[in-house]
Amino acid sequence: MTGAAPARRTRRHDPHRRDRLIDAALAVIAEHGVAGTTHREIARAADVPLGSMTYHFDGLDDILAEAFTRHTESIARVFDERLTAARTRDEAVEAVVTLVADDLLSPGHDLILTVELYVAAARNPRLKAVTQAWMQRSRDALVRHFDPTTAREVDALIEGLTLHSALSTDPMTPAQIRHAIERYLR
Amino acid sequence: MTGAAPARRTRRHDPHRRDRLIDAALAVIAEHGVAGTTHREIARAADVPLGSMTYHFDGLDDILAEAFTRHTESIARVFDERLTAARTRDEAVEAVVTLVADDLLSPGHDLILTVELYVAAARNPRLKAVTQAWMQRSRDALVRHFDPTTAREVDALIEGLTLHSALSTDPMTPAQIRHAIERYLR
DNA sequence: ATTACATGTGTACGCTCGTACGCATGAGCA
DNA sequence: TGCTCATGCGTACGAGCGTACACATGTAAT
Repeated sequence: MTGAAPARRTRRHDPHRRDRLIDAALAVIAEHGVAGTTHREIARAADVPLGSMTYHFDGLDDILAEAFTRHTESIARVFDERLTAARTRDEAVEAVVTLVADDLLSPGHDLILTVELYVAAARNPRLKAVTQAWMQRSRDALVRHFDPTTAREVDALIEGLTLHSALSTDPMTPAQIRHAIERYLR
Repeated sequence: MTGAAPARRTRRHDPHRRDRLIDAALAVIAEHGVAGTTHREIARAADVPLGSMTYHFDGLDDILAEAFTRHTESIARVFDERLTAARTRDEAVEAVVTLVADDLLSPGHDLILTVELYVAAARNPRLKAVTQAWMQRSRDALVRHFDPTTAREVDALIEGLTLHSALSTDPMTPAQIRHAIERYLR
């Protein structure tokens, strides 16, 4: 006896299960942190039996790597597109401001995921690679409009502004973000 | 039988044990992360029996809070002193540069502890209070020499610079740090 | 010297975890 | 139709965890 019969679903044939599991993993990380992310928690979030985790992934590290890869790539893509579209330096500055103030700090965007990635990457080589690929990509995008030194510095500034806002009870307003970036770039 | 007799120390009467445990906790956090920090790991690091943890602390949260409080206060103290000693704005800029380039980024300084604190604080109210007290204190120190907007912005910049350096395989040099800060403040 | 109590120590309990693995099942192909 | 195997499912196992708690011991007050 395993307890009350668990609502016998007959959910065979679930083609995008792997994808759904990766999304569920991101949701769990955002809610409970990497430390609170377990096979069981992800399975519960995706409404899938525990045994399914072993089948689709090689282990927890595997899931984390796939989840964070998806997360960073979706950010990097937007970053790339906006900066590629910019034609002048002023447009590039505007693109950066918009990205940070409107996208990274928008309520729907789970800023905490980024910090979680950083910490996890400190001790997980695979996640470190994910982090670095991402940093490289955003710096490459910046270098198209700014000299390498400026690109690196503004990259760090963006990091600090978002992190600061993510953790403060009194987050910076979009106007303050704009002021800080423009002060640096104009 | 518990296994090989564990080197019968007679270590009774250990007056600063609590202090040593807090230091050991910081060492364990730096090495294994908050997620890998357990009573047993700290006890091992301090060479103390497991039972001692229960006696000296109310739980793991209690230890973490005390450890991070010690960590942030030791940084804040230096920050305060240096900025209080500065008499002119130029001296204040110099103090900030030195703090970041020489202290925060020095090899002995465990930068990763800061990031660990941030992540842990996101889900632990007590640690959130520790983080905010620290941020407030460093901003107060900056406000003695810079206007509030500048103080807040440079605070974020420092955050980004140190974080960036902590995670990159190609960390910024002290000269690059100096360049970034001076560009912003002069 | 006796006592009281703060401190130190060892161990046990119940829990959750990652992972392995045997069995079930149904989709796609011959 | 019948076969086959990728996929799905349930459960079990051993390990490590936080915590509680009974007992030991040394200090300091009387």
